[in-house]
Amino acid sequence: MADSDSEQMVERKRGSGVKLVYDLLRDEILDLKLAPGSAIDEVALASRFGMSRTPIREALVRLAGEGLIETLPNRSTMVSNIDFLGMHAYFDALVLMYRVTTRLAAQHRRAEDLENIRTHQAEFSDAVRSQDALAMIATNAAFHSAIAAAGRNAYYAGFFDRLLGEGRRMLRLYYQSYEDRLPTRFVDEHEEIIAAIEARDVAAADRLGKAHGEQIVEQIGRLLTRHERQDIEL
Amino acid sequence: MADSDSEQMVERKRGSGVKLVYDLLRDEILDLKLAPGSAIDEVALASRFGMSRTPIREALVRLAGEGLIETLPNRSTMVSNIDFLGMHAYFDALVLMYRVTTRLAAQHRRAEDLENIRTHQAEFSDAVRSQDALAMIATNAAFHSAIAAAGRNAYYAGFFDRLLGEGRRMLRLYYQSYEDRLPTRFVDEHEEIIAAIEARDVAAADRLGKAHGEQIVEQIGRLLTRHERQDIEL
DNA sequence: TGTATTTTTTTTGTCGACAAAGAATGCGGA
DNA sequence: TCCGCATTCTTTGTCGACAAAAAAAATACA
Repeated sequence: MADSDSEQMVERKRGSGVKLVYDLLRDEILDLKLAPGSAIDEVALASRFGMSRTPIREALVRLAGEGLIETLPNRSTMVSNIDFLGMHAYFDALVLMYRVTTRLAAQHRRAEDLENIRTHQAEFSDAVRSQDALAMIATNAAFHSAIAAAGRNAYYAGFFDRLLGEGRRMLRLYYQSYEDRLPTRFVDEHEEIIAAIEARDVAAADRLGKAHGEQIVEQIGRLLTRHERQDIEL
Repeated sequence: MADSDSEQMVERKRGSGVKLVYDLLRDEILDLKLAPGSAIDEVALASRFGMSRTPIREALVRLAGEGLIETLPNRSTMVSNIDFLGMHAYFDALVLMYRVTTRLAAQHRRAEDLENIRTHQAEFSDAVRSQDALAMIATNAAFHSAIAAAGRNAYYAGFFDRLLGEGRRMLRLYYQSYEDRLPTRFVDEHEEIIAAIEARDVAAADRLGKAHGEQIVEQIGRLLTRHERQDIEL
């Protein structure tokens, strides 16, 4: 297995390299395939992707802009650590965004939005049924992202996406330690949310979004306190 | 004035170039010195700053990450247009963030935060007195950013900073057409907000933050509708 | 004159190379 | 053996150059 870790050296289209590296690295970071705190080697990546350091660097700058990696001047760049101390702030923002986006979706949704949302819900449901933790996390994020899109506020949607992305790492941590079992309760809650959005019931959407968010926070919070009593590194 | 537009060619420290270009370009964009929609020439910037295209490019990638410039693949990069159609969404998010950050500041502020906030308020007051529109906009943003920092939620603070940055361009547009006169009312409202934060009066902070935001929105909204009747390009 | 096609020009994306800044290593003296 | 200093090594930041893409200009043709 001399070069099992190197990507295929196909001819890429000019300009596609950065996106390729960016997408893959982002996924690997969010799925915890790259451990928080681990170093990132530019030249290794360059040879792995069969390109020069320049496009690699560009992708890294983008990731740094999103806070997924950290760059020490003149010295190593590494995968950002998960900020356990700031977790409370994170969940605070996440719950608020759950509320706001669900509420706005109930106000502004169009027919095609519902279709889109239902598609994602079906994928989420499948992931739950097949006990695929990574898929659950990703499809859940996509489901809520679709709701945010239906709310027609690009600022909220962008912020929410960022939060959901950051959350993927924490959720991964969570499901790892719970043998990847997840309450089907989330599926039901999603259905209720969809119903409220379809009925354009803003108050119900607001309430359900809030409850849904707090429910998740509570679950993770339980894990968190246990971890904190043990050996979480920050 | 052969090279009046080129920067001094002093020896920079290794690694400082990107930040230099990034900061300056960002300011020029937000202060509307670079018109929305205008093209950005990498080689021109390179010669202007006396460096190669590589660090320029890195700065541009960062700006693109913040949405301040847009990059067409293989073709020109330009200063982002102000999204007048999405203005409603923008103000919606802005008001919410005014509320949330002020509210959190009332909850979590420490003694040193108040000092910091008061310093910014003094600078804002000075700017209003001397009718310096650019300074007003910048110091106002800094004031609210300081409040957000006192709220101890990095997610809200980051999002809010981004909104305030984007808003600088709209405000600049606004004050340009109003001969740079600004109601001293804002100064008073700021004082009320500070008092509420100092008293840890969460309810009052929430209410004042909301009112402050809506007040600004209303003022700009008046301008906007007038513009829309005229010749705003989007 | 107007339109389609080729040629030139401009600008971007990528590369390999090199020098600066740390980090790691080796050496000498106590 | 342990510490301070010099040297080597590794990794980053920057550069100049070149090729691909698209736009602009020029040409051919009706």
